Amino acid sequence: MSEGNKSLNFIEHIVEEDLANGYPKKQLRFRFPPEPNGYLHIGHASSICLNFGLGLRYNAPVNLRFDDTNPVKEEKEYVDAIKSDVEWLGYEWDIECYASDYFQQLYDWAILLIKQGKAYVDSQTSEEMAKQKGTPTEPGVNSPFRDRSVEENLELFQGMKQGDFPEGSHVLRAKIDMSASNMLMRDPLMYRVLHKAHHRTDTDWCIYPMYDWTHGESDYIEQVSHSLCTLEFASHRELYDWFLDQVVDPKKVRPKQREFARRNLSHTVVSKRKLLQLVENNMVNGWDDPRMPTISGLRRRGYTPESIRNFADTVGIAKRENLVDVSLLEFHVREHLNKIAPRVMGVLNPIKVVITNYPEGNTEWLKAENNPEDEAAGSREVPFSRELYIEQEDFKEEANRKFFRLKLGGEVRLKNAYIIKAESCSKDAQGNITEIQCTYDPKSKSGSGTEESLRKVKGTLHWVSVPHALSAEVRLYDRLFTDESPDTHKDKDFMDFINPDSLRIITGFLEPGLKDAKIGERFQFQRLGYFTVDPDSTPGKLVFNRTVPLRDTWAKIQEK
RNA sequence: UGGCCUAUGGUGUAAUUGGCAACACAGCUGGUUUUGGUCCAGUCGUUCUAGGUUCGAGUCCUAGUAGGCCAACCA
Repeated sequence: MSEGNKSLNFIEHIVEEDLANGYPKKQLRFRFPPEPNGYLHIGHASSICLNFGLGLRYNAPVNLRFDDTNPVKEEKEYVDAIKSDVEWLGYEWDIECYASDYFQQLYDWAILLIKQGKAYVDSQTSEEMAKQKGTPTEPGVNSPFRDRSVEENLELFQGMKQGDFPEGSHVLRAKIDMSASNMLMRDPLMYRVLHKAHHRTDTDWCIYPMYDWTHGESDYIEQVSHSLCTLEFASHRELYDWFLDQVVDPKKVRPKQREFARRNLSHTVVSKRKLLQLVENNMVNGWDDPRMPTISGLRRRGYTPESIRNFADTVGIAKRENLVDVSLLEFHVREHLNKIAPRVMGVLNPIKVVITNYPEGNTEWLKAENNPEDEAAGSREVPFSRELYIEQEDFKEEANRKFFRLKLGGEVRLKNAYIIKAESCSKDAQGNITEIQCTYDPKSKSGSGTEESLRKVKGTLHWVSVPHALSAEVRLYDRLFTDESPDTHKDKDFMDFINPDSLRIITGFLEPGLKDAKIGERFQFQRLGYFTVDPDSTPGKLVFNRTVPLRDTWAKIQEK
């Protein structure tokens, strides 16, 4: 992880300031608090990197806490997925915690508040309470149940807990101030009745605590020093502090909530609710579809944990609205894969080349470097024969000097092999080119050291021997949305911007050595991009996902 | 109509806390290259507006403008 003398973000400045003011470094503790109601996405990765990065920087523990107070939406499946995502990103949490572990303590504290006259049972409908709540510009009015006796409150609250009342009949509210300018302080709900089984406490509880009552107290129970959350919780801070005030022991650590802006990524949505919508409407094939900005989707797409961490690190953290361009994410995955991915040859859009002066039936095994960025990666052998596939885009009958590829009468180097010259081509009835006839220079073999082999020819093409080619399914992914910020249009739904061509499935022809490729292995298909073996692969049929194409300056030249 | 938050190149973040506005990405030029990749060199371009304090303001003050958040028995 990159630390050292890098400049600090504003959260680190806050910690540094606390330390400078005498805050004991030993008391530093952070937490990552996901709700297990969906899969983690790239935005969570930023939060994970922030919290665990702080833990690493200050050698402080970081808890993984599941904020599981709503059994209606939460499931164990999500808990397991979240744990494996955090681990995959390369982080180790100190304690695995659950807000549900604190239900009894929270309940006991609630009794205390009732006894102190700071909480009461309200027996109105949610509509009635909403009406009394007022608006941001008008104060609310007190509930008619606000002044129930402590005894009555205690009895009702116990009844709620035991399941004596139906859902919606009663709630427990904190007695604060119905005219507060902060709407959250207008007697916020602490508990609601819910006759639902919880993934951990089963049917033990018929009441469940609300977020505001739970979160700060959980931080306090765990003795978290700095509780970091996103900007929309800024106005919750006042309530966070009020709830803490009711229970805090001055001898213990008092957690401090601070807020940062969530990261938005261009050409996608970063919201569990919207991602769930994509899954449920079958716009993608599940949470780990490689087009999804989820951690599991990026993993399946071929991203490395390092690349995601580096991305989070360079993007940084601040308090203003933002829209990070995906090209930055793509830069980081290319940067890492360039160093570690073995190079191979694969043709995705084939056209046949026949080398007319090459002996029929002959096969030569040619040496090919595995990674020019890493000498230790060694080399392998690839078969060469009379009939080859090259990319259709790499041949034109006629072209100008800017086209460094194969054209009639022109020469080109076949990577790791020979220099060939295009002599003629055949076409079908529609005029489509079906085959290119070439001749090769037998003395130009790569690495042979001959004068001919050292000749400079402008273009180098990748290729695959037709009789040896391994065919595989190749999934080409593009951005999921055509708009850079699909969910910020007032008049349009984000679903209107779905890219209809976000997935193209083709058959590719690969060098035969790839037949033993394992799921999750990553390769650079030379001149094309980075690809990884998808879990859908079977022993007889490989499936490759394109992680990201190589930078393509030729495409830019062509645009002009 | 109220409260809170934010404003620095196209994008994202810095600025020793009042002292020459920098880093990365993207863009553009060139060089190297058996990947039009990588790598190398260069280049473009920034403090929302108006006042004020100060020898000096991105930073402090005032006013304005723009954007975001806040009225779920969600988190």
